Amino acid sequence: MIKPGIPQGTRDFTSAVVLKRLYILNTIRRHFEVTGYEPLETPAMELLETLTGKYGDEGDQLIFKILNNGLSDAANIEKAQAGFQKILEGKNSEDITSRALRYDLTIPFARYVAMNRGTLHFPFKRYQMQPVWRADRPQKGRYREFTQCDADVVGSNSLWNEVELVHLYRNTFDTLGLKDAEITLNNRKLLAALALKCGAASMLTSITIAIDKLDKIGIDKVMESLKESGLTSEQVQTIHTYLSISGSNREKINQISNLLQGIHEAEKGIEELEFILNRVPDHYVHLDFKLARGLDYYTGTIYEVKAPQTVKMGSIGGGGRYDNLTGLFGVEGISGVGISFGVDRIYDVMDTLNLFPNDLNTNLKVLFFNMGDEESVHAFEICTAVQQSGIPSMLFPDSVKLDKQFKYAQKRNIPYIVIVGSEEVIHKKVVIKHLNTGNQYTLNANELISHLQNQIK
RNA sequence: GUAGCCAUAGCUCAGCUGGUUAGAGUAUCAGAUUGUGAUUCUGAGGGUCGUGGGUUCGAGCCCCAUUGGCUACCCCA
Repeated sequence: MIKPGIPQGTRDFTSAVVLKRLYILNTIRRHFEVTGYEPLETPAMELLETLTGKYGDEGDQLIFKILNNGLSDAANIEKAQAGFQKILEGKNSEDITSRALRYDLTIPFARYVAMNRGTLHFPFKRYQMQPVWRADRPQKGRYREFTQCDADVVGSNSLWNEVELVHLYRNTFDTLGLKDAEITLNNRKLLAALALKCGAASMLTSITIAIDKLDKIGIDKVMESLKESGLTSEQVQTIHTYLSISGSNREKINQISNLLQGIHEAEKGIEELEFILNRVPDHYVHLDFKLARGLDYYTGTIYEVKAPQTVKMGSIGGGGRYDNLTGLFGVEGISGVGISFGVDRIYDVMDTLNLFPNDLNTNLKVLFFNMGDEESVHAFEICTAVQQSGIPSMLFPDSVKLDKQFKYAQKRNIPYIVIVGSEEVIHKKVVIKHLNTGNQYTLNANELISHLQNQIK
């Protein structure tokens, strides 16, 4: 016998949890579809080479790799040993792993677009809701298997796409009751311009990493670490000014324009942000020039959604524009922009804030008691008719004490039980009992469905 | 990858400075109750105390290792 268990960071979902998850998923799907996105699904695993190098060094470490089959075949042993040696040196080896679980939905989508560019109609708007896997250390709000819901548009440079995605985010979170979820906006071009202004375009990564830590370690330490990385005090001062930008969205735009004026890259970024700001209600988004986001491939607008501050959860969604993702797969010139919803974190946030509707927990509406083999023939027949009318119902499969059947109904939160016993069979009646109120009624068998329909609605 | 806390019945947890046969609540099963639940009463089953070593006359308790869970860092949804 083995001890039953599941891999670290994965979970079983009970029926009550699944129902709540479906509520989230269905809400998101509805908003995706009404906004013109069409569904796509891609395999759980991709070729390893499709994924590596797309998420930064940290990201590469977190990709779940799949061991090749047939490694022990005598014919492959030499290759396998050589391959394993490479693995020990920290490199990948096709001879050991050539496939991996998907890390997000964006790269598989880019791969799909590159593969099928001839058959797609651009702008191509797709949505995708599937699990992804990361070999991260599990902790609060962090799982090794979790579900993302992505909406992306490729083949269009228009900033109207960005505008639409802001509305999509806002509308979806509002529907879910997360009105306090904060949509934050920035543009990678501003970060690039800042690096340029500091005369250190090559420092872009270390600058963004440093300013990303502002909230955690404070301004002084950020300044310190920047000096250590070799920037002059004048350059550090520029970054200080950049980080000190505050006020309304409008005021922030003015300040950044002053700071970075004359730099083409910055003017472009500001123009893009203004395009969006002019077309969405002001309270929909917060500008935050500190927002960097880890994924390497973003080039323009970047989005991040923060959970309401009362819940310590951090980011529940993110996205951005990537100008040349398909270029990695040999297809140049297709720009895309997309956003992602983190279903599992949204679930955790909604659960702690008690935002799920109450009527999600019950699926089954009617339990037909099993009163014996003869009686069950009739009960099953009526039960089938009830099912066909669309009301979830079932016959208790075993002929056991009523006590037990009642307890089963109670455990599963079934609101109605129906008794078809010998008496009822003779008179073509049924007894229905409303467990919530304790009331019970004797009906003609053919009245049952309309009675239930009136009750349930 | 680094650090801290935790691990006892299906579940939630007690278990004293190390000391007989490890407890409770709840859940499960059976009975009081062969056509009417949630209450009550009675009884039963269920634990190699995460795993492996060590210290000790004696370990659930102390030490080491290991696995898993949670939390934080890194990073992220």
